[in-house]
Amino acid sequence: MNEYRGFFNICRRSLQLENVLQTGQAFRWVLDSESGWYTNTLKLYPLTPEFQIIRLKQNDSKLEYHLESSIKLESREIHNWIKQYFRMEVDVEKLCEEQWLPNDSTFKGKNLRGVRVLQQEPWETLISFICSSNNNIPRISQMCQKLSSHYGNLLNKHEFSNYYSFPTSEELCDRASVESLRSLGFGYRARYIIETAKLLVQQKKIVGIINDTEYFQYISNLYKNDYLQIREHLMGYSGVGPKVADCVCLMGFHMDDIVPIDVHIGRVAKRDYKFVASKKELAILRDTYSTMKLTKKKINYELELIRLMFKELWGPYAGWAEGILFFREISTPTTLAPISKESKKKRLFADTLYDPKNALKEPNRRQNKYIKTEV
DNA sequence: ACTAGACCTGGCGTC
DNA sequence: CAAGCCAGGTCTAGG
Repeated sequence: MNEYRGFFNICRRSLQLENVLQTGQAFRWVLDSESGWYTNTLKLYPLTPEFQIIRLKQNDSKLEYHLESSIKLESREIHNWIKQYFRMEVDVEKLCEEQWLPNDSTFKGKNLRGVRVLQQEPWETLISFICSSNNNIPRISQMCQKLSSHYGNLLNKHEFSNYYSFPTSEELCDRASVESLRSLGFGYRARYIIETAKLLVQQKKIVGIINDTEYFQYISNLYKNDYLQIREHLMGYSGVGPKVADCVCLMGFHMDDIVPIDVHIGRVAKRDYKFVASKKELAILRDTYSTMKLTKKKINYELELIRLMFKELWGPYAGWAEGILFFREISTPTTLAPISKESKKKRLFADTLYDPKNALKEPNRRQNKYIKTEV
């Protein structure tokens, strides 16, 4: 095992780990509340095709990292990889000030809470968000952990926990089945996952690519990074509709201007932005998508117009703006996968620490919102 | 083309 | 105490 350590000078205004790692972007980060370290296994592509064990911890001025690697790597390359994972080149505060605030007063005086959009591996992102449908974050996290621990490869054993890679499409095809996934509690998503893995294996074979990450890179190049065509391709997988496809585009293909539209942001559009779909715009959209088989079949034109409105309003980093609004909209204490009662308690405390409003929130707020929307 | 329901599961507030 | 609702959706069958 090779070990690497390093750090970034970064403050919590720019990056707040709990608000990035635990809020429904990535699902396999595990916090050890005793030490404050987050641990995960990640594929440091293109440095290596193998998964490595990564740990992160931050204080008010620094982000520390620790990498446990099966192979020798360059410290500088690891450093840059992490920098890229967090998209540290993006200045969110400046974006807010210069791009969002002038057009959208809801960002006035807003605490950005160190929310960022991660750049993630497309295959794992795809499967993770297939799991997300009609589901909650704790269970999605649990499912992603199960995929790793049951179908991934053991990377290393530690005192209390083992670390596994996230399974490749081949590994899922070989080791998993609809029945085994169902018995692990995946519900109806079991079929989606198996069908998606099978299709991907097939597709890779056709173009002679073995690595999942490389295949999606190939797709991105093939379509010259064209969003509509890549989304169309993604919606060819079972269990992938517009929302999941957009999440993969935003986080897996780092298309920063893509705003995934879910129930929350749809509600925000109507309630706070007085969104109404016009017949004319709907007609134009139908015409635009008339030649795209899957898009035509799976898209909801009203939600698509909402997506376009936000893209127009927020510009090239619209997806980031959405991430911040989304965080605020749901900001209920979130939990990560598994862990002990005690660590859960501490995490809840940590969440409320940075948003005092949470403590004041009345239980039926969500219902009231729905009612408001109807008026 | 478009709209209801169904769909696995586990946790939670309400009756 | 148990039936019911909800959770970052998608799929399918019908009018």
